Amino acid sequence: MLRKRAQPTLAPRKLPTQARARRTYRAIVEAGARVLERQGYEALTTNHVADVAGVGIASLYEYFPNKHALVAEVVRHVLDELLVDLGASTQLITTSPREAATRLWLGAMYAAVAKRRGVVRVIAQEVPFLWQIPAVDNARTLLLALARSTRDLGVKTGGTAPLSDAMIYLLATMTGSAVLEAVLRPPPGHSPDELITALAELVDRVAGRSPAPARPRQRRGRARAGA
Amino acid sequence: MLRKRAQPTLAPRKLPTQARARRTYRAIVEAGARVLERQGYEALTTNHVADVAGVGIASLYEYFPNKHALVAEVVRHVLDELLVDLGASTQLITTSPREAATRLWLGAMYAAVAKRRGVVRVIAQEVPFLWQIPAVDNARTLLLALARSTRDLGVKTGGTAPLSDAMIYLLATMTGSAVLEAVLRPPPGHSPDELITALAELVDRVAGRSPAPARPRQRRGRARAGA
DNA sequence: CCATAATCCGAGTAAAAGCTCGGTTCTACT
DNA sequence: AGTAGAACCGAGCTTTTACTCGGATTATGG
Repeated sequence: MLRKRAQPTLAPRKLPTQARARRTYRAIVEAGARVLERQGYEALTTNHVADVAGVGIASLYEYFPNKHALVAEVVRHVLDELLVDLGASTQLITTSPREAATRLWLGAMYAAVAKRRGVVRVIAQEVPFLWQIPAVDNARTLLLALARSTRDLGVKTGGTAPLSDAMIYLLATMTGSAVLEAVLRPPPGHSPDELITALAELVDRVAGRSPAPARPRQRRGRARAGA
Repeated sequence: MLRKRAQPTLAPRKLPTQARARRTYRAIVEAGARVLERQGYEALTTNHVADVAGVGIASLYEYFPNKHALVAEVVRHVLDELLVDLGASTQLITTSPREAATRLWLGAMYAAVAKRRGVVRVIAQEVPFLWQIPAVDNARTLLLALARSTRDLGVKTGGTAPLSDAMIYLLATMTGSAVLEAVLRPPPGHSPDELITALAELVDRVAGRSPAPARPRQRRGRARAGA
């Protein structure tokens, strides 16, 4: 009782070097993800994960000093794959016409999250110490930086009005949570596609890139200069 | 292990009728909130809560059939108080000038959440079965309905362009999460006040109520007619 | 004031969870 | 082939946790 707030170390105990060991390591992390996805965080016990991975419990503790470290690694792994998907999309998007960029980007985010619905849901909603996992913070920072750079790029090349930093911050975090929301708790009566499209329009409107509200015709209203 | 996904009942076992019993009940719920706030969800054990409440463990089980029901009740209680605060603000806001309404409302949300920072953080981030608690869903529905009614009111009386339902949904959930974010993980370099102001501007921009972007001078731009 | 019901209680139980111990098996390298 | 060390293993220990039992204490209302 009275368990301290400070978590024990979240870093792996040691990294596998031999091929067999690497397979074991992967098996454990993937088993962790599967357990999260299929039974939720409360069912994620170290014994159970080792069982699902098909390795002995002691092998698990060979690599992870404690349960938290294991979970942190699972989260890192999932997030990593997700960001890789997103990275691939940036390529595609930077080479597409300006008016479509927002919509494409948000669509890519949606797709990346939706592809992993199950794990992502449990991770986002049930992992108690999620925000103490470095990988989570890294991902946030990365996405925010991306938003800023997009803004700056837009200002340089397109003549759109520069958004304040606070506004960029809001847009970045809000779109993130909106996409998550759309995937995890899709509102009845709205298709995902409709939501993402509306979200893109919302973003463009804030950025001053769209014409009068509620008028789906004619893209590319003139950008107005700021201060 | 292999714990089932279905949660045991979340409803209280019975409600107290005598005065002494009501005091006990309250003490338990409040102790639950305090433990959540000060030690986090993982430290919330039934024995510990009973201890903090100053009642016997068996008394706790007199009213709550299991731990989950207790947590659900704590969440309901906190949410209730929060919504009461918000309800009080609606009064104040509907009687204030149009241009200030958005800002005032968001400020009220921020204040209500910030006042309970500690518990809210743990509830939002650590309670594993948060979304299975009816009170949580009720609160969501309520806020969404409020957003819709505000929209409709605005359309009738103000001549602002009607926002699509999808857009309203997005605005409601996004502002909610943005406020939460601002309270729980305030970004370095931005004051809460700055963030809320920016958020209000963002909302007004989406609703088509604001002047040119990035021009902090001159309040009170004329509302432009939509389609 | 007495009987009945409501409320309170804490030691104790059974189950489960995290993690270690002591040792066997496999791999790499000379 | 032989050896050092890396990897693997599962029975079992220790601790903790949710929850019950049987009975004591307090309120109600006739």
